[in-house]
Amino acid sequence: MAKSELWNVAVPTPLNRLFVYRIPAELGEPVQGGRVLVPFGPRRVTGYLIDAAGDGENRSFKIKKALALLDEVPMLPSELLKFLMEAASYYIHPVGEVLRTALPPGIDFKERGKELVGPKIKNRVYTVARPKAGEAGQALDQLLKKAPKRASVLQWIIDAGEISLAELKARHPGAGAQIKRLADDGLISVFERERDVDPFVGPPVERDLPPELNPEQTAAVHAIEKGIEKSGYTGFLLHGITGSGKTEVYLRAIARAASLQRGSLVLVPEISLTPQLVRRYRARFGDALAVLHSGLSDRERFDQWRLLRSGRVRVAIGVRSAIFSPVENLGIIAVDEEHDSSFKQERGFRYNARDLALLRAARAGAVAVLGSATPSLESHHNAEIGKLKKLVLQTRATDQPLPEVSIIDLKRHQSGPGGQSVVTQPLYAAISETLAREEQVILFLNRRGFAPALLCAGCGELFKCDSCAVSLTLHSRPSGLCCHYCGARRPVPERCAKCSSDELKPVGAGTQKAEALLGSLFPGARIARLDRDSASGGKSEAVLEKLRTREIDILVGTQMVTKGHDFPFVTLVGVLNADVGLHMPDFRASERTFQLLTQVAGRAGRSARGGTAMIQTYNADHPAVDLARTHDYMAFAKAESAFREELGYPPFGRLAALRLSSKSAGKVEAAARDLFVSLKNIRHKTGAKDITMLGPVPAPLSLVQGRYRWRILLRSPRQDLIRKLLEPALSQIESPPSGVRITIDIDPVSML
DNA sequence: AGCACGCCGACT
DNA sequence: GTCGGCGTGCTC
Repeated sequence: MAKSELWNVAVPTPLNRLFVYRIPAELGEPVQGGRVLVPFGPRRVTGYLIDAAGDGENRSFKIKKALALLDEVPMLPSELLKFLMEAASYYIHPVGEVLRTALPPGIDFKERGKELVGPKIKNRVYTVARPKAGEAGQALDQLLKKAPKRASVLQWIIDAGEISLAELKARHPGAGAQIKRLADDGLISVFERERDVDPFVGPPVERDLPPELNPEQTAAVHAIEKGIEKSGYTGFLLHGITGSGKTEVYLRAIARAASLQRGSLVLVPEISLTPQLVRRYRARFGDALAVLHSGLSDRERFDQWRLLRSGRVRVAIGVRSAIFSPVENLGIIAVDEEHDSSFKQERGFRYNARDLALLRAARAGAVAVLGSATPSLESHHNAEIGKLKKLVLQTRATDQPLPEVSIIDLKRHQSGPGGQSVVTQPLYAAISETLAREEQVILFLNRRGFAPALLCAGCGELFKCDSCAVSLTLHSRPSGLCCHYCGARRPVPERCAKCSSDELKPVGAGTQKAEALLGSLFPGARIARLDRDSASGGKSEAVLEKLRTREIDILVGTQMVTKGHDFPFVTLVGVLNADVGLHMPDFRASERTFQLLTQVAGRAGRSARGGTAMIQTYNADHPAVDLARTHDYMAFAKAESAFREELGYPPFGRLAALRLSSKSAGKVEAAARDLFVSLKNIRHKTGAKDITMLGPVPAPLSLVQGRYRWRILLRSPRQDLIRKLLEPALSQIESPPSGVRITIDIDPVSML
């Protein structure tokens, strides 16, 4: 019997199952991982061919015919397809949506109204002419006498070896007829060719010579290279303090992989993917590098994707979605700053690219390297139990010492110069001295806007978002009240809606207030601010460049100032309020605070003369603050692990969040009650001791963007148990209680 | 998620 | 009289 005509197709829909279609022979040969246009309910969608479905079974539905096969060469090579299907299962997310997120946007058919619109982006093709080996040369002499014009066209084609028709016609006006004749006579061949991406992105970068490695780097590189050579999975945790030369370790390992004809992926946080970093990779790998960042247009993204898919380029550097790059025969996947939260995708298909890096490396038989100065507690734990091999870089590649960090206790320094409470006297003095030495200052305050809240002094009413139930942040320039959850904006009210008092008081301080205040405290200084509001549209690069070229004396900003490259003249870093993130309703709050404080303090440590950091805090004794002061990561990891265990938050294993959402609070509560009763029953039945229910945290019910949400968090090191617990929820996802939407996230970062 | 079908309020 | 509000149900 002929090959099965029935195929399982993944369709981009929240339904977590495959759909069976008939692929009529006249459509061509279906390939696994290829796209297929199928009728789906009342519309037509692009699906993905998974595998052949068994013939002849009794089915309760009628099988529809596919409309067209869209790929001869599968979009997803088999390793990538298998990895994505496993990722879908790991994150309990519909395969079709996972596959769609893994592919570059703009290549699918879209149905608009009744009309089917082709892909926005296609392979660029052009037509070329090429001389036929023997015939062309022989015919040329005769043609010269007989048909000089045709001969000269042929001469051009022979000289060029291959030339596009467009160019030929430009040189020989009206050459069309001659080309046709030459082709008819069999002297040349005319065919379509895929246009290569111009790989020369930006000015050419001069190749560098690999610098010498220090002994620690050498040991790390050797270990990773051995892992690549033995071909099979090894996971490494590269724990290297800031400035210890982790990037050079990746570069060497990638070069080794390339020498073995194996591909490489480097994932970096959004904010680290700067032109300087790309330049560093280009200096080593030239044009054999694809770059995938969020600033690319769909066209550019597709071009980079295709360079990788075709195998012409085997090394990719990019942000989280680069984990889906179609690189075959992977040798190494490196994740730099692995603790960074930008590796988490929190919309649609929720994933953590760092975790997927481990999964993909394991399945592809590649090496994974997670690098960080402050590894996530998960990775630290994995290193402790031997799942990751630990490589340590304790010495700085350059001889600069780590900055000295001092703590300023806000309990004892309630108000500073001018009576304000943002910059204390000791920090003020340090800034003055630094400016007097003509050096630079970075000030970190992890809170955008002018003031985090606006309060009515008449009745105590707090201005809150209508649809999110959180306090509105006061912004200046442009002024307004702004919800930092849903982004809603409204003008600053003149008076309180409740008591009509016009005495409205901004509470607390954000970066805008700090910036204004610094202007009055240091009138001679050049002050700039860097946060999400000031850095819209890629302006952050320009600001950081100004800092580098010393056109800025004081830079104040949110966590955007904690990253970026070296600023040799920044000798003072001040943390205006270390407690901002400490009391967030998130069990990772302390970990994040430690990471941010360590990072920002490290900003002061790249100068030849060493730098200092000052941390203003009410929580001087908190481990996240105290241990950041001594740069003692290991002590922090130990303290934090113990603390979480004490709280009943087992720090490791999978975290699952069940979200119920509806416009009606009553409906969510009712659905939650049903679900949680059965969850508890299942927990009881499984008798599992290693499952914890963490939530709901902080409140069972929260209002976000006009919808009520209920969240419950489960944690277990065992995937099977989590799955079992979630079973009733899974079955309800496809037929939820009316008006309620149920979703499952695995390991979310935000616990709102 | 989309999209259609279906059943009640304020409109040219 | 209908346009359209969003509740409900379905997708091989």
